[in-house]
Amino acid sequence: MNIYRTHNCGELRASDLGKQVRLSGWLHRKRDLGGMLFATLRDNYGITQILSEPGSECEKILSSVRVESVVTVEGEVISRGENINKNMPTGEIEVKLSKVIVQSSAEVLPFQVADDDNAPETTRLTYRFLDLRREKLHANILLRSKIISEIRRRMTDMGFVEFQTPILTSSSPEGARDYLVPSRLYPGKFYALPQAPQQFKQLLMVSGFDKYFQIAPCFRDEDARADRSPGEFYQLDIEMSFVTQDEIFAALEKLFIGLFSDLSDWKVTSPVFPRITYADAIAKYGSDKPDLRFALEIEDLGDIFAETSFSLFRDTLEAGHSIRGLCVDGLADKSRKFYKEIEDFVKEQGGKGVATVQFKDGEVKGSIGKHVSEAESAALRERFNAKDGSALFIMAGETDSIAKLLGQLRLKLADILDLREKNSYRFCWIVDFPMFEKDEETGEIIFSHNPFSMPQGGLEALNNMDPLEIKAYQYDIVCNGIELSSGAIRNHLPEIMYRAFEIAGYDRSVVDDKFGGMIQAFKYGAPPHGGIAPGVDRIAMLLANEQNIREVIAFPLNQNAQDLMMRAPSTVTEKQLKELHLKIVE
RNA sequence: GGAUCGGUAGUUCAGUCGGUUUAGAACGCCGGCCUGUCACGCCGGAGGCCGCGGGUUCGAGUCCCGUCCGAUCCGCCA
Repeated sequence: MNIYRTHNCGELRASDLGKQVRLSGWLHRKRDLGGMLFATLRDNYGITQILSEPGSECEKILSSVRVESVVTVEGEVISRGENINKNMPTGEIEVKLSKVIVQSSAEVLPFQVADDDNAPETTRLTYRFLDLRREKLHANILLRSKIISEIRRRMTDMGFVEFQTPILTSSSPEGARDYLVPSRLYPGKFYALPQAPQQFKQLLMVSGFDKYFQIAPCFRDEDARADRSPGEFYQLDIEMSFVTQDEIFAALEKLFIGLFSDLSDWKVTSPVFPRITYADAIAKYGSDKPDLRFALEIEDLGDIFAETSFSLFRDTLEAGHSIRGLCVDGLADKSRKFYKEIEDFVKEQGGKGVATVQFKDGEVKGSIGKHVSEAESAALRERFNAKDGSALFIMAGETDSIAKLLGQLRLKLADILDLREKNSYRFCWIVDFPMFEKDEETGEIIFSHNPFSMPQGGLEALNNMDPLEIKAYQYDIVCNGIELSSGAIRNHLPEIMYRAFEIAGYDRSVVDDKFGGMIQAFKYGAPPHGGIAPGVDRIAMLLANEQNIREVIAFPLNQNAQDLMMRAPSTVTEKQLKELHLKIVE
């Protein structure tokens, strides 16, 4: 018999009545009634009530030790009689103690484990081992484990092969800031931690492995966001040979529908996921990661106001900019405060303001109501299918910037008015990303996403089209407004690659130098291939219904990329620095 | 690097227009009472450089400036 336990804390039932059992776990709560002392004992599997008799040695020990101490107890499983607790799986029984051994006593806690006491995140991160004992976070981490094992099973079942790729690799241009590792053997040289195993997975395709996947650690030294962990994160990295974009979509839809249906009872988008072009997404949703749990589409209103007498709008259109708006129904009873809040939000986001038009009691009101002619009003009503009580939020200005602002306003309105469909995962693909874009600061042409994507139209497009007009076989998968991943059909042809890099300002020698391994490989017979790399942490966020990525990572860094528990980053010894040929300046 | 919000007991918060006593409450902690609790209950107690520094004022937790820390957003994230 195991010296610590015969059963875990989640498995005893009425069928075990009369058994002598031994349990080990953390003292979850204590309820000392003076004569009797009830306590609950918790482990990974559940919670069981234990009970000591008045005046017993067990009672003395239990009353003297704090909650969260680890104890081993022995006793008899007895019925709770009239006092069954229906909220507990083990609620029919309790264990009447004959022996208690304290394995490890707990000091006064910095925050409560049994209660969710909204402890500050700094404290929670410093005592992460305590936080991880708490119900929600513990469940999140177990869910994450399930997600990863389900992914492995489903990928393997679909014929994918799992690989490992190097963690110490070389720095490459483009992309995020690298984490660097100084080389001891080569003074002044550095390894870089991979931002993604991009080149390795493509090389595995060139090596003939056909279907690759990896739960891959990725390292990027960039600033954090609520859905972006600083430092390191995990991708479900996927690559396939001899595939079209549609075949990749089909594989991913199968994976996601299976995974999300299995691990959640929320509604999941049925195949085929909607495909929205990048241009449409920006125009209709003001974002390349639209939240499709609510409609509220942006409409272009340039044609309606083409002849307007309102000078602000006329000037905007004459300058070649745009007028666009959103329409929300049922706002007849909203106060001035509501519109003020909207106005303030838009200004906070960097907008100049937002014009409103309200249809109310057959009249046209709102901040620009009096500038709207009858014909314009009728056209607006028709465009938005507006009803009495509808309100329009209209912005005029530089096209890209108002598109983005309206996109943010769209989300804000969904927050305020609670427009999102509940208990639903709405997936979509965003396709036809531009191959290149203009660097706003320098005006130079740069890769807009991934330099390894195949341009639509191939070499001919690169040679003959305006680079900014060229689209790539480049796509994102989005769920509930969260970008899960980018992917692409890759460029496997050296000539097209050299030309694409040339347009982005890199000459042949730079490509040979920085991407030598891969470009070399492409000269020895490379299969057409493509892939994608959904973020595992973000999948876990969605399935755990958490707003912050740190809630699905066992040991996350804080926003400032520190580990408060392990105290990383930290200083190292002079000896270590010397071996690595490093000197600290300042 | 920038913006916004926040920082009062171990924790969560309250603290009005700058002045009402010794800066409060709940949870936790310590002590006492309590034989069927389920977040047990009841009584009592300890616990505070009001983030830090400066300023305004007769008087600052409260107003102003600076600074530090945190969260969120922008930049950044091929």
